[in-house]
Amino acid sequence: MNSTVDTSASEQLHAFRSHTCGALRDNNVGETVRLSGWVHRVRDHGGVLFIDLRDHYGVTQCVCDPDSPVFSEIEKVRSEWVIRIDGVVKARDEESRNDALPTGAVEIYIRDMEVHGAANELPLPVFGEPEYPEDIRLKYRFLDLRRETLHNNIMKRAEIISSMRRRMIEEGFFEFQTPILTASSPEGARDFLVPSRMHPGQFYALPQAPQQFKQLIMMAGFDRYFQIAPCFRDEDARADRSPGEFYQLDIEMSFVTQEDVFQAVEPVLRDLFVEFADGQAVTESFPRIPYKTSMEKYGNDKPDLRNPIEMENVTEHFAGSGFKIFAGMIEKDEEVRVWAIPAPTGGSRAFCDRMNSWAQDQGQPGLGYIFFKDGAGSGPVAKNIGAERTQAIADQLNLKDGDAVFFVCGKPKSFLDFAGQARVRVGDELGLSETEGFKFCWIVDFPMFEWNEDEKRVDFSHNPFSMPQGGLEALETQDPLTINAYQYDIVCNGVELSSGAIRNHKPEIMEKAFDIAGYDRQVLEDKFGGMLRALQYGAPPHGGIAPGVDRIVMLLCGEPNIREVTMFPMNQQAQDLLMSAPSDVSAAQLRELHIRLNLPKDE
RNA sequence: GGGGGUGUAGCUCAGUUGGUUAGAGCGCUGGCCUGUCACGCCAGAGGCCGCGAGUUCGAGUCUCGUCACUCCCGCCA
Repeated sequence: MNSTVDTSASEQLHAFRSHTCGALRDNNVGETVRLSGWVHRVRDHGGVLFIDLRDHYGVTQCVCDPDSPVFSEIEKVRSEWVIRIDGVVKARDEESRNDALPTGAVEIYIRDMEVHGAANELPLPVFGEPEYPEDIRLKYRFLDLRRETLHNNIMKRAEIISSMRRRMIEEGFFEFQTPILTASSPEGARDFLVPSRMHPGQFYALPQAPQQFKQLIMMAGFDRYFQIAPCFRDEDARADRSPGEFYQLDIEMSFVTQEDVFQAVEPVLRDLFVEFADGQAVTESFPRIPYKTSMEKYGNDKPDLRNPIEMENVTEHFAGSGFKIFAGMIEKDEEVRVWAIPAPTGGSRAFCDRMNSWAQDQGQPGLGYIFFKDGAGSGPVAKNIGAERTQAIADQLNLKDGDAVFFVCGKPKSFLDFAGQARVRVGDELGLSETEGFKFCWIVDFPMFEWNEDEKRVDFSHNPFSMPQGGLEALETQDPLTINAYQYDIVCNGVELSSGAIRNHKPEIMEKAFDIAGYDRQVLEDKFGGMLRALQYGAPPHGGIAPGVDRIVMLLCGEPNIREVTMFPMNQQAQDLLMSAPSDVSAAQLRELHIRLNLPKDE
């Protein structure tokens, strides 16, 4: 395989490469070089043959003609073989330059070659990256990862994480590791369990997040903690949620108010996005939107602010009006509201009817509307409520000829979801929503408790460790359902990026809060004994947040699916098709753990 | 656990009201080709039409069941 030609220069070269496949330029012309890489593409013209050789750094065109001592060997080379070539760098003439390639000014005349690793026929082509079924991509992930788009996504992910880490350290944060094997926690998601060999019948759990550890780190007298933390939850997947595991930029600080957390985190995220947004606009100063306001204006607690539409309460214009359906509902129940979804530029019957039939497809009775033309409101709703009320609605929402407005009526809780979807649809259909850029906001003042309708009791609405606004006094004197927590989210383009809180650091507040949620002292001690103990020996006021790394990378890569920004993801059934996980284990392994399988019987 | 979508060559897809021998492009194999960079030209291989039952003279096509993948709901403090 090795030829003896041209050895004087070749012998001084590194065993595998003198340059990477992305390195050579005009100024290397005349040099004898050695490259190793994957055969990206072969173009065989019989007499002359081109090989695009690829590595992590780029692609270089290599040429072989019949004068080359290794011509007959090069002819046998196929896609994705790993080979080494030696040759002389030559300038390409004007017509044959390839400006699309950084190395496109030169090419290498192959004088010697060696096969490092041949490849079987590919189950998944790399070149051209045609669409391929996901199970094949996952089974041959090492090939999939060679493809340019995915390779670039993973590199961008690495750069984003590296930038995050640098920014956190520059802000005076310290990176601490927390355990992977820990205790099962009673709240929240299902735990992944790991049997203990030394303690038969007992189990570790993988952390759903380092939540309790990061608080304990603050109680232990450290400050300004962060970690790119792996988190494990045994819950079903979504497109934007991998099954099993994901990463958070986990942050916690001592002696801070909510405002201090915002001041620390906002510039990190904003500047990170500016760095990787390729010139797209990023919110300079994140607006703060109370949870309640967000629900009323946008129908959810993670609004996409690229959509300019804000809903409004227009109940008064329908109460006692001639539009009997709404008027009757309002009269019967004081909780009933009518919300308006303004649709600037949507003022045509065709559009309004389209929205109405979409609503019916969604299982709604319909979607009432008024559209404005010739200085007046049109449509059945306008007819029924009369010109005066129609004008009042137009005035409130600042609507003019050519615009429309849609109405939903009922108890807000029951139509929130639908109203939010309608808002999104109106914005998209009318082209009112921006499609570029990153619009951030803080959602603040989440309720501390919520009513659990199934079990007819008060429950924690978010995080049992959060500090209620008003402290112990609020817990003792207020209706629990009116108490807000120092609990906040960061939302970007409709994606919930992170969730955080000022924590409760007083044991008596913790006891009272759990009491309200119906847990007695014994439960508290059993489940959160370590935390409760730590609170009793001098706990500092503290708080933090945990932005989701995978979702940040998805946004910055413009990918709708988390598997496109994860090196070795599992499929939606939580299987790793490359490594074959989960898998059976041997009887000996089970015996050692004192575990006997009791599998479900089917068929 | 539930709902929607998809399933035809290795891949992407076409396949008429049910009707003869199921097609195309890409990929693969072989041949030709001295300037390509999505190279080109010729030929070839490659099909349990996801699987199973049913209706029918006849099923890729219709019905039922089932499996796989995917998206969503539940779930994710």
